[in-house]
Amino acid sequence: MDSVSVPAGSYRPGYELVAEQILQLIAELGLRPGDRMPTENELATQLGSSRTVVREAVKILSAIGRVRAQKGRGLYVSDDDGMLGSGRWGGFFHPTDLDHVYMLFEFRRVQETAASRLAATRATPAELRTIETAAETCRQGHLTGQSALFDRGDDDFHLGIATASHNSFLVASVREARRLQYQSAAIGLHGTVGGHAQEATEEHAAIYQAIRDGDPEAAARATAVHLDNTLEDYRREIQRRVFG
Amino acid sequence: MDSVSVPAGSYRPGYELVAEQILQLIAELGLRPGDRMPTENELATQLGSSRTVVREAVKILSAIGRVRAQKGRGLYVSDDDGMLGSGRWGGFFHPTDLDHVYMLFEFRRVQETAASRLAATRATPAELRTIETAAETCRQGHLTGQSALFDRGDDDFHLGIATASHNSFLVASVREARRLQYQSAAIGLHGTVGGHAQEATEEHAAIYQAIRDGDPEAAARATAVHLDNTLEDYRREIQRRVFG
DNA sequence: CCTCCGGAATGTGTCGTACTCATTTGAGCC
DNA sequence: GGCTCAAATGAGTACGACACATTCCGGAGG
Repeated sequence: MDSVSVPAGSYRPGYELVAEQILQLIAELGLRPGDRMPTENELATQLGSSRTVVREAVKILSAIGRVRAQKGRGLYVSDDDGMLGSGRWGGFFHPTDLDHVYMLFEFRRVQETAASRLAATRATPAELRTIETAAETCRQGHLTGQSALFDRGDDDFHLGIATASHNSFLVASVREARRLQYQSAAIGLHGTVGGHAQEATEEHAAIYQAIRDGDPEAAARATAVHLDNTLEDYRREIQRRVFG
Repeated sequence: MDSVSVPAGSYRPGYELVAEQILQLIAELGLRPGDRMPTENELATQLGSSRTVVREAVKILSAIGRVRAQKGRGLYVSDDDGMLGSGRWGGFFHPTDLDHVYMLFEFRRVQETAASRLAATRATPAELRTIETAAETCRQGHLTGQSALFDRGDDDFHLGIATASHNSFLVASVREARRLQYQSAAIGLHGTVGGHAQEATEEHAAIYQAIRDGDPEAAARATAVHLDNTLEDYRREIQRRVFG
């Protein structure tokens, strides 16, 4: 009995249980990212709890990027991405806040120029092929006007480079940054909105060639240019929405 | 292409603002992991909000591992011990695996050189003071042989620079990288183990001066040198443990 | 003096209610 | 058809009350 210890933490708050039950419910209902979920009141009655507890559970789920709440509309299932789990910055990023967008792209610039630099000296032939086909997918998406295809290729391209850097931490941060950018996509801001898709495919090609040629600095420069142009595209789009 | 009218999301719920304010408050009060924080009611009155909103903000902060709530006791700044497995990269990082340590330092090098570069052009006088006093704390810890004091100063120094970069994403990734390094500390590997403490204080001074002088490249170079030396220190210590 | 016990004090967890404010819907009008 | 505006829906905020866990403290008993 001296001192203590264990028994202290043997308690589990209800909002945690409810959070798990909500995830379970999403799975049972077969809800997919973007789908609408039951309202707070419905969840409260169905799970035999109060709305207060449900709300706190939802806050947890939204903080880790599984649920999205919109005032006046409802609750929505968000990207699952159970991989490295869960948005550490999810709650604070607002895609229409220009300061936040600048900040995010500044962050991406740091992560991805570093990743490209490393990839140029470390990429294996298989990884080079992955990057190349991703760029090709992107190009096809642009040519055929399928923005979904473009987005998928873009995703594979940037994550492929990160993977080729052979640094898991960089992969995780690149992935996280992209996940945050998807929040923008959720409100209608796509990377392909402007006329940037054409330039983007060219820039992708330039980045790929620099990496394939094993030129770290050229790869970093090309990546920086690409991200700067993408940011400029975003900036125009947001301003158009706010003032246009 | 129409629909999606404008600023569909140009609204910011209060609990997010409060969550940020709480983080800011923690920083201002100089609270360290494990320290007790103000109660929910105190936070509510101090931040001019209601307990409801404060509670939801706390749920977010606890979900991302910054705050821990214990029933009947109070709120605590998280020491992350309950999250070793749930942290984003916690699962696969092994502090004694040299490859992983290299990888982590490579990551830190990317994050912190970028942070120093930005801090050199953005740091406010107050932030410069924070960095300077942290470096001084570090030096005192070295001179008096108090390694705990050194570690605390080191922590404040690097996080202070990240904060001065004015990019929350960089702050988060620097913090995350340090958290992982603490896992090394947990098994007995401290940054101060070798004779590196002496050099470290000098390197800190060099970094600080470069930032204060507003020289981004010098700041980045000094930071890179510092991290490389720290890594070397780690490398020696690990080898000593494995083979010694 | 020390230990043990029990109640008071503190503080998070849960519940209910009543609002506000953003968004959507739909009925009625032009 | 397209427009306006009011009702309905649903998350966000606030307040008050109580349940439950933990800690603090003083008094009874040895």
